[in-house]
Amino acid sequence: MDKEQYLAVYRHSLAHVLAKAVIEIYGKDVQYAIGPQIEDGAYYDFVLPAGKSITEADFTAIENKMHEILKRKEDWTCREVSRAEALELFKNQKFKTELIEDLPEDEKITVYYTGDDYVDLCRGPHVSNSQELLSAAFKIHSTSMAYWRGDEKRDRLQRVYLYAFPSKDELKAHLKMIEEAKERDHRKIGTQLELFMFNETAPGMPYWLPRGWQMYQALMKYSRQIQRKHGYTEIAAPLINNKRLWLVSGHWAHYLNNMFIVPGVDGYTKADVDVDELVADLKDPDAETSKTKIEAGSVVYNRENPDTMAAKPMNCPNAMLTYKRKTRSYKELPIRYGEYDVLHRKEKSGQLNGLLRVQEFRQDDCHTFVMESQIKDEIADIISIADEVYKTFGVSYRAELSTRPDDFMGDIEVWNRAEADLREILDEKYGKGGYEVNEGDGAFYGPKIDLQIKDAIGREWQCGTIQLDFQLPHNFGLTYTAEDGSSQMPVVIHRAIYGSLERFIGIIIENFKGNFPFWLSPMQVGIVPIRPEHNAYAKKIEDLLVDRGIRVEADYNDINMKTKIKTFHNYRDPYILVLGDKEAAENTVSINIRGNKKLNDVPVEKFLELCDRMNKTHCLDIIDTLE
RNA sequence: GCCGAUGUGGCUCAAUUGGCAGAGCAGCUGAUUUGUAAUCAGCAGGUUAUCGGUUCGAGUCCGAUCAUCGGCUCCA
Repeated sequence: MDKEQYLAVYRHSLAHVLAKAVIEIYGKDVQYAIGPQIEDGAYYDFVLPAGKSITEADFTAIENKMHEILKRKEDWTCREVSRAEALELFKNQKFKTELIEDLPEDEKITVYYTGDDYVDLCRGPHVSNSQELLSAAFKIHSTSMAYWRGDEKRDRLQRVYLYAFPSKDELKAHLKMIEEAKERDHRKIGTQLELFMFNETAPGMPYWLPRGWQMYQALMKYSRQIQRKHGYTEIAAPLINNKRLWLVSGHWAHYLNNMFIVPGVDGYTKADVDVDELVADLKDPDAETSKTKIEAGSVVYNRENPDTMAAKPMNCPNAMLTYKRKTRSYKELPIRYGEYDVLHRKEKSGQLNGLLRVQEFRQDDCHTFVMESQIKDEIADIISIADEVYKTFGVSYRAELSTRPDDFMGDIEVWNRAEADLREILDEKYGKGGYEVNEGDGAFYGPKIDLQIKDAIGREWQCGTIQLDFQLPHNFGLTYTAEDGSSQMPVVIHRAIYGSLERFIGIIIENFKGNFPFWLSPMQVGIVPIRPEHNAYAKKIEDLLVDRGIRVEADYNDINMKTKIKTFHNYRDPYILVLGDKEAAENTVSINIRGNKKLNDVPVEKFLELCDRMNKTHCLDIIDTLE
């Protein structure tokens, strides 16, 4: 048995012990669902007796019970049973019963006994005696709610998570790793480096502070540079549109719950009125009613009013209008519109997570209008952009193709050809099998390729996405005149490389642990004059840097130079220049390079060249060579 | 939305069983004039997220709301 199998077996076995412990504590009425092993341990899903739930305060009791169970050194026995026997055995367990009923006719059914009072439906394998688990180290660390079979319409279960490792040392190492991960949490670093903040009047909508906004703009600048080279032009469009647009695009029907609505004015109340009367007038069955008095003359809003507007959750509809403004020729295609407008998507509460899940964000979004015959080349070009961009951040990525779902829209022949094109490109690029295929997982409007990037500590994030769209051109009646004079419908390609700027920045903050490459650093150079009499020389250097577009800050206060160095150091500025008599006399700078290296007496010109070069090459490090 | 938890100066955290809300850093003032990661002294800063309740008395107990965190689900 290799290490991985060994881990799987004993983690899975510990999940059984967890279930047994929970049943012993909370009684036989506990419904136990499933308990698989996971990356760092295991979990088990339960429905506890009415009114009971497991909280943090109960963790120790459950752990102790598990230890107690292990010390009984019970035998684990596997038994093959008939379907009827299995159903009898689990007749009071609704989830187990459902699992048994769903098993194929010819499937062998096995159950595992731990001692003679706990039995679980299970394929195994397991340990043969609890004794084998005695040296295992485990710790219950959290609970969560989970839906039975991941379906939000079905039973709600309480999931109990366990870290589990073969030895105390490995568990300890894992806990330490988790502590360290907290150190690179983008929310913590974001506060320390003063990159962004939130306010509870705008949940999930980041405020970009001066330092963070510098970095944000550096990312946009880089993105614009690349897109310019690949033939994109940039547009900007309204952030809110009348709901007529969203009716045409389909968002009003399919995306309304995620949209921020600006309801139209439906009139003014003529007399004092109670809210519930008013609601009855507006025929809105979902509205909450109360006896709040509305005074005569108050404005009445109603989202059914034709003047209703909605903040855009996506850029596409406006891009469609931009295309449609005049007749188009096949000679113009592909047309590539990039846009970085602010998007709003309303999320259900409990879904927000720092910068990684927000309600207001920008995408490096592009919509490309192509003829069907151009799809392949265009996608290949987009992938080459992704390659270039991700390489710049030192992250690797993985592609996933999602194909036609059952409820697809449009011509099946077009789908087939498009999917064949995508597979061909992916085969060429990553080799056959070098990417994942999620059959039937595409959007109803077209197949898509998602790009998952992998960060410094191995976590994967979906950032880039390339989606074909046969639906929106249809909804908006887009056409172009083909070579033969006929009117044809273009295909739209939606694509983003960063995905959302906000999420991407969250990821790179954690990836770089706040120590950004030079070109990306919020502030790139900090200047420390040793004494006030050096301020003039420092100012001269600062101006030179500003002229070159280097992001520079200087501290001219009459305070200890050590304090100034410390401040810039804490901001992780890549270069801190210390300037005194010597530098001023020789027209040089002394550089503290982040990471405690020092370069003294560098001629100013050389230093400026270094900064320019680092910016231009988007070098991952903060220094290359300085001859 | 759901399960569990959290919310105390700008930041990081204290505050015994309910009994005068404190400290460090940051900030301000003054002294010090310094060549590479914390000079010294003083001052100021809080309706303990919000609203309501229990109590002689609430940061602490109860309820509601909001926000945040760990997850589930969904997503970029």
